[in-house]
Order: sequence, then C-alpha cells, then structure tokens
Amino acid sequence: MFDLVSDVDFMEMMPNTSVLGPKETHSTDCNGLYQDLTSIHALDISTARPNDFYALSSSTASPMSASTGKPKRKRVISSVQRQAANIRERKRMFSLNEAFDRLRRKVPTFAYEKRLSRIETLRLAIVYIAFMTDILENN
DNA sequence: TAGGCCATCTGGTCCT
DNA sequence: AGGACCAGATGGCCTA
Repeated sequence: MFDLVSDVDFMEMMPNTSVLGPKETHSTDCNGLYQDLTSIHALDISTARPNDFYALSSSTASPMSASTGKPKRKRVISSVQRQAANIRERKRMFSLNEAFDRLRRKVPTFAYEKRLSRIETLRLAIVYIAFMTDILENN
C-alpha cells in the first residue's frame, strides 16, 4: 500500500486533514541536512546593533490592505530588525524541520529507502493514519 | 541538464 | 510595536 505515496493525489483524498501539531520539537538527524544546529541555537538577536536604520522601499508595497481595505502603513524596519527577523525565521524553520523528522520516524518505511522528503512524509502519514483508522474501525 | 528538494531571505498579514 | 506565521523568490545541491 505504501507504494501509493507517490501516485495518489492525497489532497483530493483528504482535503481537510491536518497532519502536524502546532508546536513540537525534538532533536534532529537527517544526514547532515541541518548540520549547523548549534550555530542556529547560538544565534543571538541581542547582539544586533541599533542605529543602522533604513526605510524599506515604499515603492514595492501595494497601497491598500487586502483584508481590511484600509490604506497600508509601511512598516519601517531597521537592518538590525531585519537580521533579527531572519534569525527568528531560521529558528522557526528549524523547529518545523524537527517536527518533520519526528513524523518521519513514526511512519513506516523500508530501511533501504532514501530519506522521505517533507511532502512524501506528509502524504505517507495521511495514508498511514487512514490505514490504522480503518483497521480500528473494522475490528 | 532538467527537475525536485531544501535553506534562506524578504515583505505582508495576523496576533498579542 | 514587535513577534509569529506565511508565501514567493532565489540559489545551491543532488539525482536520473
């Protein structure tokens, strides 16, 4: 059945399935893909220097908010704040990848198979949950 | 070499 | 005001 993972359109099959919980973290492995973990955790936003201000371009923003219809006010952000935001984003993506790793270890795969990609992990998890649910309901 | 996957940066929006 | 979340863009790496 797990051959299905790459063949089936799972979004059609279970359009509303939510696979991952909101905030899960754990350690990682992943063949060195996220190798520089210590440096990520060591990143310190507080080392950013103030005074380094620049206004982000006002030319690229659309003038109105899509959701509220009110005119947008451009958020001025310093290069220090931008750097800090980049660091937070890297940490956020890191914890997301940790969650993927954790999920990867929960879904059944053959030992010789190469590491599942994120999309493959999600699809296989959906199939696996459906499979287990089916077993439970029919016994 | 094309396509898939991923990390990172970035700006917009939502939320506290 | 600022952090969290999200999606688009970009570039690097790997494999068929």
